[in-house]
Amino acid sequence: MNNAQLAIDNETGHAAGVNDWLGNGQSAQIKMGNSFTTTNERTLDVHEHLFMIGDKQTHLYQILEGVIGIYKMLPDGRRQIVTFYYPGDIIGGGDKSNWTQHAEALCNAKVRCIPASTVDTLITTEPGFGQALLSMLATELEETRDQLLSLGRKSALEKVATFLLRISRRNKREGTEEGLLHLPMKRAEIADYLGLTIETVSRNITKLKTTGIIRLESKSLVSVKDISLLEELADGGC
Amino acid sequence: MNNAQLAIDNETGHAAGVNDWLGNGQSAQIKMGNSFTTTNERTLDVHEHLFMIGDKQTHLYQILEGVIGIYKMLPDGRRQIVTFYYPGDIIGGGDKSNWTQHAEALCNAKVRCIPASTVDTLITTEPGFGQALLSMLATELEETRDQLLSLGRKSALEKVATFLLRISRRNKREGTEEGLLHLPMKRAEIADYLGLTIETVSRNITKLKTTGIIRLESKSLVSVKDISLLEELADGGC
DNA sequence: GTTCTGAATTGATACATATCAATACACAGA
DNA sequence: TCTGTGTATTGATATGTATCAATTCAGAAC
Repeated sequence: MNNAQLAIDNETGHAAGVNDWLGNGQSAQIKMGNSFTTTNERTLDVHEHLFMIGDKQTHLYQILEGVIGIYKMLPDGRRQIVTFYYPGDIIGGGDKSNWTQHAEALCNAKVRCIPASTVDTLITTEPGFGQALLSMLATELEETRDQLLSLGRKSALEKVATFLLRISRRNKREGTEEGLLHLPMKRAEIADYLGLTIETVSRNITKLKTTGIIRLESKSLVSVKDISLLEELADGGC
Repeated sequence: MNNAQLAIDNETGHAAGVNDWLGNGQSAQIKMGNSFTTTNERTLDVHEHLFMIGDKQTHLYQILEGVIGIYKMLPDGRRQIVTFYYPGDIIGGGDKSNWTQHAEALCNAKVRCIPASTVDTLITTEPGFGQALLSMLATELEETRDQLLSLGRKSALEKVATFLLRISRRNKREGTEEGLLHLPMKRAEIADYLGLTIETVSRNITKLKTTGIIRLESKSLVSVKDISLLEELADGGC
């Protein structure tokens, strides 16, 4: 998760996240007080856009399957992917009325669409929901700042190591194998996320491979052989 | 501002920002319902730290004077400044319990300290305050994502142009001269913000100068001679 | 005024990553 | 199985920025 689970619910002691109100996608209904709102799902093919920059922000989206890439572009075509959203993550939640970047499915994906009006209602009627949103945004800001450190100050090898480590840590949080990393995106998308070229990403993956830190089970499946060496590289060689 | 002024107050039609509740620093009192909370000011010398990474987040800070730089570091000393906070800006507002970066005064500065407990109270008692915080964080996230685009995909010259343009636009918003830019920070700090070295920053400022786009009134005072050329450069040469 | 000191600028060179180009690979369709 | 096509890898070279080094500049202290 991206992640909305930091606001502590004082009564139960469990972490109250945005998903506690929005559900996990099993049900198409969201309970608000004693009324319900119905949500609908949307399926996206690879490369299909969920929204484009400037589009009206009519909904929040909860990722159910697949990965969505959020990106900005320069007029000459240079692209910077600012986030990858994974299942469980929520896109949106700020109060901007229009999207300020593009959102594209990097593989086949499914999202649940939650009307912005529902969110507005939840904020006023459900105590704690606004807090959970705040928490989610704070986490997202924090992760974006980490990415600034990568882009501004790390070498290509360190960037790639950091990227892999981030996936590993997500796996750990989600309870899946932290040493087996599935890369649902292409090298070009990793490059646009790390501020590198395809070739440099490829060369540095190869370097990690020949060093014995990782093994390439396939082009999109990496197994980590030495996680502490990977961490050392990611955190700046010291 | 950084900026908390996007939530629209439906009754007055004016932009409701966090500062509407926290005041502008003239008064040391914050009204909450019919009770008051007293805040205190803190003065910082150049290079003095407001907080360090890991410190307990006991307060929010409202910048009254000067500029505060927020930064992350790698163990070997490489530094990335993630934001500059200016007068009117609020530092904090997420719900993290500890600071995840360092905050240092880049020149003599003054801040107002607002206890975290006061913020918690305001969220529950003052309708709209939570929304304003949400709005502030969303704006901050958006600006950080713009910076990702700069760091990941722009050339040194474009980065410097973007940096200057950002100051110009802040001036415009604040109602001061958009063509006259005061740089309260040193070249080293600009470099650590843009992911460059001091020398590269200096060379590119010189380049903008010899091109006639800017004029250096002094080392820390820039006047913009051709703002549309500066914009063209900043947005990626097209 | 002179001297001192940190900061900024400028120059020469090194180096990391981009660019251009050529395979190699893997999977889909015939 | 073969062929076609998009993707990844690898190689050779170019280039932008970092690094190392030397002035220059501006303000503070005397």
